[in-house]
Amino acid sequence: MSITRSKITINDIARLANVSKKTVSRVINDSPRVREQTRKKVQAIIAEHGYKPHPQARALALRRSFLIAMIYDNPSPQYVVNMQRAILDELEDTGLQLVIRPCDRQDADFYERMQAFVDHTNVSGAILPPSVSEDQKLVDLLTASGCRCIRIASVVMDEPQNTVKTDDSAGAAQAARHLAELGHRDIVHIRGPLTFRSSHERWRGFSSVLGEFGIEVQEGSVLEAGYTFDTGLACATRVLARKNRPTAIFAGNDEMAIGVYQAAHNAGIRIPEELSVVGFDDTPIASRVWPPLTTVRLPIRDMGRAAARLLLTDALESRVRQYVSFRPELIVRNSTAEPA
Amino acid sequence: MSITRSKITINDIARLANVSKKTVSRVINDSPRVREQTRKKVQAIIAEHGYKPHPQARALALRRSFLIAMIYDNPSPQYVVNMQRAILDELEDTGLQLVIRPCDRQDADFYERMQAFVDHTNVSGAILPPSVSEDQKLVDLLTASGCRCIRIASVVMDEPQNTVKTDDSAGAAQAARHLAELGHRDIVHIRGPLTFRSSHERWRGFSSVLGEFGIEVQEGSVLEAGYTFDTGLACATRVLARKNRPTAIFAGNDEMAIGVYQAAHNAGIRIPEELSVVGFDDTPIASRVWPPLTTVRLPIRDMGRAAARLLLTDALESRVRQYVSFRPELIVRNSTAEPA
DNA sequence: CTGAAAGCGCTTACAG
DNA sequence: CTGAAAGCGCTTACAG
Repeated sequence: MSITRSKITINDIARLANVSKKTVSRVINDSPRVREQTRKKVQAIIAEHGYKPHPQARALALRRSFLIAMIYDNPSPQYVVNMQRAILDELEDTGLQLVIRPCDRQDADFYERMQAFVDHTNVSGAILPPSVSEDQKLVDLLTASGCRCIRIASVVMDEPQNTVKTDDSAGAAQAARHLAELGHRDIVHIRGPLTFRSSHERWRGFSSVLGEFGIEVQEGSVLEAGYTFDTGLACATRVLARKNRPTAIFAGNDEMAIGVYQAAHNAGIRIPEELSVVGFDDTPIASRVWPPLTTVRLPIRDMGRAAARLLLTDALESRVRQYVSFRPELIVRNSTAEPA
Repeated sequence: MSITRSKITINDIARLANVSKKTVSRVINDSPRVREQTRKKVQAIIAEHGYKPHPQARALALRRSFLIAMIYDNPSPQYVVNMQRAILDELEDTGLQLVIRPCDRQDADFYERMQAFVDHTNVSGAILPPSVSEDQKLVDLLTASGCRCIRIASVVMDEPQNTVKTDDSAGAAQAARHLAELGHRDIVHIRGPLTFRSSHERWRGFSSVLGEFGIEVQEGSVLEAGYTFDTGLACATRVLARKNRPTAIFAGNDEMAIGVYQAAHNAGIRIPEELSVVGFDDTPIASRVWPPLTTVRLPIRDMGRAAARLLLTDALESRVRQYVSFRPELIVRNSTAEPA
């Protein structure tokens, strides 16, 4: 049982239609310079034989791969899947395909791997969520290989046509205001890794509002974790074991917030009666745990779609003068209450 | 600022090395028919100029795209991400890239879209988890386009070299035995959609063990849901409102089990004291909710790696005579206990 | 509006 | 061990 895949080519169509292959090419590419009658005839033959242009041959001749990449090191699966879906939604019917490339910036040969990736794929564009979006050397490397980069980030590091901005600081500020207005004064923040800009932005917005309320941040009230469940759990376990434990914890993302839940359960501390918890991201788990988690919503799907849309608009022709920006929104659920 | 990407080609290397392009090609492809001295010289020039063969040109000449696809309609994000990572781990350093294609079998133009996908990508292989793996028409369509399909499924529908099998029935049987041995007699099963074979397999394994214990399944004790949180929540809400509510619920997957948790919380029913819950999959959320969920573990990553490995071994040369099969394992946590 | 020639960057027979 | 020719399936100038 051998694979006889005698794929039909542009030459076959040309012969059958009694035209040159160039004319077939014009029909395929919707060139206006074809007589209507000729076009009809060619289209009929194409349809009859189910002819499809060979993608790699087109790519070679056009010097475009029709491939775009999503390169990411975001540790949250939900974030990743949502963004993938959003990008693919926007790419639908464009003929562009999505190649994914998870990575780890800690790898010794990180840049070599990324270089090998562009070399092997020839992707013409890439969408980079945090924290890879903040890696200037990576973006330079990709750009030098002819890959247009769209960065999704909480800080501006590029021109408007290559940037989707999120105002993480403002989101964290809302979380702080919410807790402060409930009456909390003893608040701990479990932040993400220092290698993520969002970790700084969130802390910045949070602490500035606490300042407005005259709340001074205690020594040891800001802990660095890894944006993961396990690190959130570990930090919260330590914090909740203190004799003067806080009345509220603001976690840098939902994954860590769920780790806080676990630690609270382990210590027999009730949420929100004895401990208020706020997360960040509004991933699905936020509304699935009990009590449902108060969190800051980042519109991941909208951000992904916006990024893909930027990629679809030619960088040179682009009229984009203003930054596409997304402002997070506080979603109040049942994990926060007045302190006991 | 124009993009001057004067990429160096095989011709440049040939000229610089004073050899024919064919010789360069031989060096690139590790052909033994090159004098050691020549090879060294060519390799030096290649390294010096950072030359990388153009992927689409190679693909065209070799009639291979070096692209493989993961096509899926699995609604669980965690399953999807785990499988993607597993496949990519196995593909590392092979030069193959992963193109992802989520889909929905309910779409009116499902097959047209899938056909367009292969036509546009020319993927040489695809990995299909459930339920797309059970779609014979899809597999036929892909195969006809020269795409080798590896199916991950709970029922055998293809030859060993194209199949990764999971024994869902045995997994569900363990769950049933666990509940029965704890003393439960009034058990409800919330199953997945009828369009998923796993839904049937899990029910089959579960009910057969209940039979062994002489437990007869009540009318209305098997509910069909959609493998999602929301449908699990809806079903459980109805079940828990009955005047003779069950003492245990076996959900067809973790997502639905978490929906059961939510329904129990809403109704003020304590887990496991008043209700035992068992899931299926052991996705991360299973160990993150409270109480940690008793569930059946499917080794998703191992399955993904096995599927990728099958794809890497040539179908014709393959010595695979036996089915690669994974047996699930019951993970007992804290969501199950003796009935009150 | 249409076509013959040359080219995209690589590889596969075929020679030698 | 090495190379000149032809080919993979498409498109871009250039003519007419």
